[in-house]
Amino acid sequence: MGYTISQVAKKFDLTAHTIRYYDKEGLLPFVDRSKTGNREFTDDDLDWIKLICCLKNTGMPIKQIKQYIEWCLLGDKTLEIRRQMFIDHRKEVLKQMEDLKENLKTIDHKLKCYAKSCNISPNTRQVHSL
Amino acid sequence: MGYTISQVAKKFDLTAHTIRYYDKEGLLPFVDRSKTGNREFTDDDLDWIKLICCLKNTGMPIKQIKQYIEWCLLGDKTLEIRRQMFIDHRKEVLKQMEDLKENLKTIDHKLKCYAKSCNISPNTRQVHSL
DNA sequence: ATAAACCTTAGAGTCTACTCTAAGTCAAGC
DNA sequence: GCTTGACTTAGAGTAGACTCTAAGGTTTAT
Repeated sequence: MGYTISQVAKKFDLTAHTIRYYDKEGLLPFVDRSKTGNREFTDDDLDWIKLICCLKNTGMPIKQIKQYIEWCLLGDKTLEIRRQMFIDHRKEVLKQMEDLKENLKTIDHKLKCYAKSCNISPNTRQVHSL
Repeated sequence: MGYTISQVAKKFDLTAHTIRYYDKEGLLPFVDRSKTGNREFTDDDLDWIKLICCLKNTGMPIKQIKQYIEWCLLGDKTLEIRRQMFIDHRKEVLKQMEDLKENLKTIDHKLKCYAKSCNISPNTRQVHSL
């Protein structure tokens, strides 16, 4: 059977427009069509889209994801370079997590300040700088 | 004394262009000028810019950061709403961290697959799907 | 058989966040 | 006094990722 574009869209919280855009950009060369020309997604296709969303949501540009898909199409001779891509990308994800942690500290510090400012009686409130 | 725009740019890994853009967008209403019209940044200004970068780097749009700066300019009567903004934004940062963790799992799984594919002898390599 | 609800395409438009250009001012060093 | 290298502005241009429109095809329900 398979899934229609809007079923897939719903599943991944995308729009059908976005999926067609990804297809146009070369991210979905594996998706087959029905006799009438409609895209028909298989469960395997969903796995591919899940991976594409993972890469996209961790900041990889569409062009680089496309590059990866192209490497996949070239078969085993690109295994090593694909693996290296994931090693590199993993590093970037770890960096993002570190950065988020640092920024969370700043936000928590700010929240402490606001907790103070908001709890003391109005007439003794400090004037916030800026 | 204070800092020039390019000194600040270097400090925050931005360009002078970007800082002027932020100023134009209303993010830096507090920055003073020298007699000749050049921006002169104080240490307090750097703290503000650090916070702005924190918000920006955790995905807050420029417009919302501008809104926050405007609330700051309005003084104590906006303390509660500003605090609420940080509470809401903190939640979003935690969500981002959760999402990153999930995506890291997917990447690590993929890396395991590639470790296998890349280590077995060439003539027995599985053909990767797609 | 006709309307509703899907799907298709090419291509134009939008939004965000820069990024750059052109033309000009000012201060310091040779 | 003139060049170099800061800085200034307004405004145009760009990149990335959608987002939408127009025109049309197919399937299903009444």
